[in-house]
Amino acid sequence: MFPELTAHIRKFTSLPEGAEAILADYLEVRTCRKKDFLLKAGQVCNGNYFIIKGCCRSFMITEKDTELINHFAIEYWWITDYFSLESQRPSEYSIQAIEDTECVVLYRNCQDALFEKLPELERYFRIISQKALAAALQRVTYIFMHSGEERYEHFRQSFPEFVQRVPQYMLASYLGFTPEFLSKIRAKRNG
Amino acid sequence: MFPELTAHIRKFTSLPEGAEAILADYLEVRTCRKKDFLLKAGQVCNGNYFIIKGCCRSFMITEKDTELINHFAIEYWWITDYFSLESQRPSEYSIQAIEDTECVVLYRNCQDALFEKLPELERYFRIISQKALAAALQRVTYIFMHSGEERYEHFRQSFPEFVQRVPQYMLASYLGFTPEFLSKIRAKRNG
DNA sequence: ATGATTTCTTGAACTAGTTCAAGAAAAGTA
DNA sequence: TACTTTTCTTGAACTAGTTCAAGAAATCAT
Repeated sequence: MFPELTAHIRKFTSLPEGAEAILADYLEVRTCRKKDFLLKAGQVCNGNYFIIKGCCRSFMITEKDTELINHFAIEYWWITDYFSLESQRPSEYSIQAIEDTECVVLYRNCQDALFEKLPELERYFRIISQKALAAALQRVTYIFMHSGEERYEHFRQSFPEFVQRVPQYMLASYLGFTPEFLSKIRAKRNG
Repeated sequence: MFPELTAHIRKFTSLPEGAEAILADYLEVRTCRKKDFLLKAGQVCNGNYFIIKGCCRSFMITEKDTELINHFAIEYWWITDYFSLESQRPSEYSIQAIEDTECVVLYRNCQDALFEKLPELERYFRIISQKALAAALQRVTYIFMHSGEERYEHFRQSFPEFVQRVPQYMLASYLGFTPEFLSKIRAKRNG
C-alpha cells in the first residue's frame, strides 16, 4: 500500500473504493542508494517514479562533457523522461538518486492495464502534467527575465531547505551557470 | 464539427461513435483578427484554444516593459495558461493572435461536463500535456547548452516556414535575446 | 501614391557570466 | 587518526550578448 501516493492522487481526483488494492497490484516499491541510477542515458526509460523519501535528479551530458541538470524530484514528485517513456526510444537523460531514495514505480508495461482498471488515473496524470507544464514554461520565462544572481536568490528563498540538501554545483547546473559563478555570488552575499 | 481537432485527438486515443456530435455541443469556434487578444494579463484565463488556422503567441511584460514570448501556437496546437485556467486566478500572460486566426475553444466552465461525457479526452489531454512537458523541459536544457546564435540556427532549420511567418523581434524574444543581437547574427550569416 | 506605423539594422561602449588553473575546505572511509 | 574523494573558492583574462541611439527599410492605411 502506498499512503503517500494515494493521498497525493486524492488531492487532484477521487478514487473508488478498493483503489488501494488495485494500485498495490500494479505498482512496485524501489529503493536505491545515493548515486544509483534509475535510468541511464542511452537506455529506454521504462518507469515513472514517485519519490516517497529522498531526492533524485535528471541530467544530460553536454558536448563539453559536463552535467546539465534538467530537473530535481523530492518527496511527492514524479520523475521520468516522458519522451522516452512514451516513444520507447533511448533517452538522452540519466536519472540518478542524490540521496538514498525510496520510490513507487509505475512501469510502462503495466501502465495501460492499470489505467484501464483505474481510469481516474488518466485525470490525475493529466492534471499534474498540466501543472508541471505550466511550471516548466514559467521557468523559461523566469530564466530569460532574470540574471543568474536573481535566479539563485529566488530559488534560495523559495526552497531554503532544498538548497541545504544538494551540492552547490548541482544547483548551479540547474540554475544554468557555472559553480564558480555561484561561489562568487555567495562570496558577495556573505562578504 | 471540427475535423482538424477530431483527427488530432484520434492520433492519440480512440473516440466512440457520436463523439463528434458531443464535441460540437461543448466546443465553440472563435475567429479573431491579427492583434486581438484571447487573454489579457490580469484576467482569469477561461479557455483552452486549439488553432485551426493562424498563429498566436503567449507573452508576458517584463519589469523593463518589454514583451517576453513564452510560447507560439500554430495550426493544430493548443494554447492556454494552465495555471490560470485551473486555479481560476488572474494570469500573468497575454495570448494574442499574430495573424488572423480561427480556433476551437474549450471553455473552462464546460470542461468538466465534456470530460464526463467523453472520458477519452482525459487521456488525450494527458498525453499531449506530457509531450508538451517533455518538450518544455528539453527547451530549458537546450537553452543552457547552446549560445543564442546556435539556438537561432537550430530554430531556423527546424521551422523554416515559421521563421518567415513571424517578425524577427518576436523570434528574438522567444529565443531569449535582443532583436539587435538577432539582427547581428543575420548580418554575419548573409555576408 | 503618401504619410504613418511597424520592423530591422549598425556601431560603440559596456557587463554578466565563462574559462582555466590552483588551492582550500569539507565529508566519507578505513 | 590519516588518507581519499568530493565539493567549494579565488583571481585574472576573456567573450557572448546588452544597451542606447539613430537611421533605414518595409508594411499598412487612406
